[in-house]
Amino acid sequence: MNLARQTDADATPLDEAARAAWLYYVGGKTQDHIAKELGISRQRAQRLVSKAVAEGMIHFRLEHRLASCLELEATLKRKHGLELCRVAPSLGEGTDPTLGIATVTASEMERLLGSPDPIVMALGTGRTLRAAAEELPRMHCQHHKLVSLNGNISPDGTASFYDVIMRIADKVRAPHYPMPLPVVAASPKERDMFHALEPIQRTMKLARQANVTFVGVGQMDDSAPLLQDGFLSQAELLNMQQAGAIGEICGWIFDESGRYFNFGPNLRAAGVRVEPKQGNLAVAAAAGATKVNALRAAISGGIVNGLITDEPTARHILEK
Amino acid sequence: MNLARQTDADATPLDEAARAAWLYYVGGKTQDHIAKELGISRQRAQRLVSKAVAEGMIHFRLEHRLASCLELEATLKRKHGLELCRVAPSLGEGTDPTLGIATVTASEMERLLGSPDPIVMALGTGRTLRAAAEELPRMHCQHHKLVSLNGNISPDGTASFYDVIMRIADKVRAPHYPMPLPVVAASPKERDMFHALEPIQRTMKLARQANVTFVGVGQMDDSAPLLQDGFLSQAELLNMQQAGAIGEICGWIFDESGRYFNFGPNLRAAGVRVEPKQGNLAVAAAAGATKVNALRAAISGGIVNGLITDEPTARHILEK
DNA sequence: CAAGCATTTGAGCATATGCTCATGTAGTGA
DNA sequence: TCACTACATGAGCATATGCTCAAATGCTTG
Repeated sequence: MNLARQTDADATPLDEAARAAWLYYVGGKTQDHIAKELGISRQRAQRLVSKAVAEGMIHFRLEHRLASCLELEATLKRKHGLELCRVAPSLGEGTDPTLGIATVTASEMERLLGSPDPIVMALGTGRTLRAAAEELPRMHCQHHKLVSLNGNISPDGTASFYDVIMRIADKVRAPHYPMPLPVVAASPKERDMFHALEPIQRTMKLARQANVTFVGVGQMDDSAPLLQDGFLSQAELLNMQQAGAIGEICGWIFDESGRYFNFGPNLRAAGVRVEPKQGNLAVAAAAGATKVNALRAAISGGIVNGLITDEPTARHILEK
Repeated sequence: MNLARQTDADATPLDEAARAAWLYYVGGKTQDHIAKELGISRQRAQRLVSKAVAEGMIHFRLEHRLASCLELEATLKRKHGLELCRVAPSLGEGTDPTLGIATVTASEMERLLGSPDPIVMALGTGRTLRAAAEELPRMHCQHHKLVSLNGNISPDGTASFYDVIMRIADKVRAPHYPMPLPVVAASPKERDMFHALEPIQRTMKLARQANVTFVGVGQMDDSAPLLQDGFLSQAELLNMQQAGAIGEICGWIFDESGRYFNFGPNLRAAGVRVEPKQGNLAVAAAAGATKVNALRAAISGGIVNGLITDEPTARHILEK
């Protein structure tokens, strides 16, 4: 009953954590039991299990769609003419909804990447997509292509933490085309200089041909991600708010009808502008009270024809 | 903070279980918390969570390969010339290893079914594969084909519980070709009558062309599955044991060198005989001390060129 | 309508889990 | 070699989980 000898062979501490988590979740054993079996203290067993969870080694997947979520999905699809809609069960009003929609977004990505026909998947940036990347399983998708819609270079030259495409490409082993660009350039002139570069032109062309596009959605209230990440000054934000700015996708700002502005920071937006396209799928993944208006605008303006959100947000979007 | 209103919309009790499990595993909340949020008693919350687990709604997946398992896999591949080898971490000597190898088998099937090129996957029957079917996620595999290697009709005419192909086809939405046959016919003559039927001939032909084959392995000791399921009499079993029978795949009995017998019950075996084939993959999924000899024989005889097992079994197979 | 059966419920309790803190230990630099 | 830092360990305790049992509820059948 004692596996201590075998455990010795485990080189890394992560291995130990993985083994403990395996015994706990797959084997359904108590941590006490595991501790005895591995010849360690109970405390250590518990630390290993929670470490495995914290490191994201263990993934939970719910194989059951809730009736109430299905209903919201159907209503949203019908009322807004969406091609795709997924509603994650609420995690409770007090909890960050990112985790829930990340899980669901990952499962949709997995489904689409499972396609036998080669697809081009375009990806935005942001917290939500980044979290979804963590939830993706390992896959072998050599026949698909991943392409970035925008860069993730901050005004100070550092790369933002919320890089998505590299993480996803790493997980699913697909050829990938990142975009070495700022989200919003310093000036229209700088933007044009970037766009004049041949490799960037090629990547942008590929991104515009994407069959499937996943993007996050930024709100334009005082907590706007564009402000927080330093792409917009306080003054510019105020200006755009007064001009009726509601939301932003890949740095491109739009109003409550989902129409892009043709002035202000949009003249410097460096990434690909997500546009309504026939036959293709453009999915917005976002949740939270602050995002409701931006999501509603993006949907009604046809910037996206797919939506992944959570229950409370879905309800908010539906109630006028 | 109270979602009770929303919960009312949940029609089925399974929905409630799913929601509780979602909050517990994905949301990481305590059952106390969940109970308050859903407006139910803590007991009920705990019952719902364990129900969701029992119903197999929630799946655990470990995204980390243990060094010691990788090592066993490498050694087995090298020493026995295997194309594919996966070793699941042990669940402890006292525990049924089926769950562990089922999880790993499912993930290998998922990987293979994720292929963009159409494949034909042939499937045996048995407890292990049946358990693997439960662990498979939902997929859309219209471009692949699933085909059964043998039937699952008992001598008394009832279908055995361990039907695999229908379950898997249901999960992955692939065209499937079951085999309406007994595992072992009552007589060679009956077997030939079955085989004369045109639709059965077609299915068997397809099964023989399979790119990938997954089978369980039966031992031929006194606990032989063929005996337990009533396909073999006690006397026949004894006969075959004395003739040197070690194991069985799809009802076809072989000796310790992995050579099929050409007498006895094999003259009545109704399913497709798994054979060494160039370029194709035939994977045996089995674990446990009783299966070691059968596995070793099947591998060394080249009946299979792939193996999915657990750590203790892998060690046993390797030690001479 | 009522008795009988089966299933569901929550209270109470035993067990399992996770957190904190005091102590230990290994690695680092003077 | 000796402090010093940083991280690892296990004891003890607070909390969370899961099991048992008796009461309640609903459903079937005479």
